[in-house]
Amino acid sequence: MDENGKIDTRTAKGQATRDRLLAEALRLFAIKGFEAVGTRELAAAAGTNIASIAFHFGGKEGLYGEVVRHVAATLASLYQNAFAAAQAESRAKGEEPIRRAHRVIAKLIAALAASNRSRWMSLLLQREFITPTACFDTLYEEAIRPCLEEFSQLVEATAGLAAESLDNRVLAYSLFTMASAFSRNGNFLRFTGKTGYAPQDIDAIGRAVAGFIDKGLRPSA
Amino acid sequence: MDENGKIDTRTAKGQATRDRLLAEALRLFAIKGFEAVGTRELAAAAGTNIASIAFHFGGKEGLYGEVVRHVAATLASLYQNAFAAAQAESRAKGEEPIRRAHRVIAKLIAALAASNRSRWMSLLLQREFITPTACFDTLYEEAIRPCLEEFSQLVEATAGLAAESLDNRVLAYSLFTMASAFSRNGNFLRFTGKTGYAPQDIDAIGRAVAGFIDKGLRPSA
DNA sequence: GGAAAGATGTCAATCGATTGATTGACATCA
DNA sequence: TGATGTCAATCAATCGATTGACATCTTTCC
Repeated sequence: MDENGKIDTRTAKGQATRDRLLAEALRLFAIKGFEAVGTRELAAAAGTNIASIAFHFGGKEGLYGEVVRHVAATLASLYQNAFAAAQAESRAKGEEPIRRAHRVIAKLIAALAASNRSRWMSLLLQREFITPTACFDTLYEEAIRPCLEEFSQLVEATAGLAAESLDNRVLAYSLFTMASAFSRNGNFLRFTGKTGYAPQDIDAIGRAVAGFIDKGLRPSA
Repeated sequence: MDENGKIDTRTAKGQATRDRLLAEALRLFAIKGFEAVGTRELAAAAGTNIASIAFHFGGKEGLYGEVVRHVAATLASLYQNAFAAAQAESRAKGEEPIRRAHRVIAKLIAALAASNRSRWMSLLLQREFITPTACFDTLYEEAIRPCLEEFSQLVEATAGLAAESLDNRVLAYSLFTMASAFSRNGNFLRFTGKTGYAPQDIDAIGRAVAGFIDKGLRPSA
């Protein structure tokens, strides 16, 4: 689509190559990290030539930047949807706020483990947490911070801790961490001895974590 | 020290170079990752020549292997000490098992945030979680699994969930995740707006998380 | 006691391989 | 005919590894 909003059919093939590059770059960058992925590997995975990377994205860094922008936007809406849906369901059923936390955590865990794409996005995010690149600010301000602030509000509403307090932030950050932990590949599976997640496993994990925090967030008597 | 237990004073200088390489390699590999660190950078940081890496460790991979072995051994004893100390203190005071979980978490968070070295080790471990190398098995079997199993026992003793059950493993894994989350640099600090951890912050984080899981692990009425 | 021989460790220089980026020819379609 | 993409070929730069000279220290031997 050009600057006038018209679709240029000439670019259909180019757009397809661009999309394949983005999809494969997300997968490879998430699994191996920015430095460990070569341009030749990216091009081969996308079924094109290395020159395409420079043509469509200006180079390897430009491609990574586009991937991060896509991840930030997708995760931001994924988080937002989870909180909004939980709020709507909880309000419709007249539940107390603590049930909303229950719902949010279960939704996030399920959403992040649902598809390979979302798992890769979560993995890329974890990677940026550990090795921030120039793109980290985008990811943090656009996706992570809003999610943390939502958790912070949730902790305030349930545990009665002021949103700006350290105690509140510790719990909010812990919830975010727990929601992300199970989407990472391999490690929890190895601990359980399983070889993969079945749909009922995802449900069970969501319920277990939700039950855990449901009790953990209740204000002390 | 040779095979007879005698200290060879000739190797004192060589040993010092070896130690500096190991220390700097831990720091750099933890911060930037295996692929992103060059042999020239490693040698310069340790104040020696790149040939030293091949001489002492057989190459970059050999050096990384030694670093991982050191991290595995150190973290294993760090974990073990935390559980043992918590058990001893808890038994001496005649506390219920759930207080032991309280103590373990607080000790682990404090220990992992105590020094740069322990933070780097924790960071390297997180990195291996995301991008397992050939050394991951060492790290997992020697340090991570024993710690997870301890948590599993703790969850069984407190929440009454069988150690092999999925619910138990989910909670045990969550506890491990939470204990590690705050030792990672930068991200939680950014969320709180702080610029660094003060000793009282570490205490406060440990107490907050411990209080959270203290309630979360109690069996439902 | 002291020089030769051997082991240990460091160094600058260099190796082939691989990296990301670039080029100019060529294909496709408006 | 010009714009959009793709391709094989090639670029300089950097990678990890290696080499052989050299310094240092220990052991051996007379």
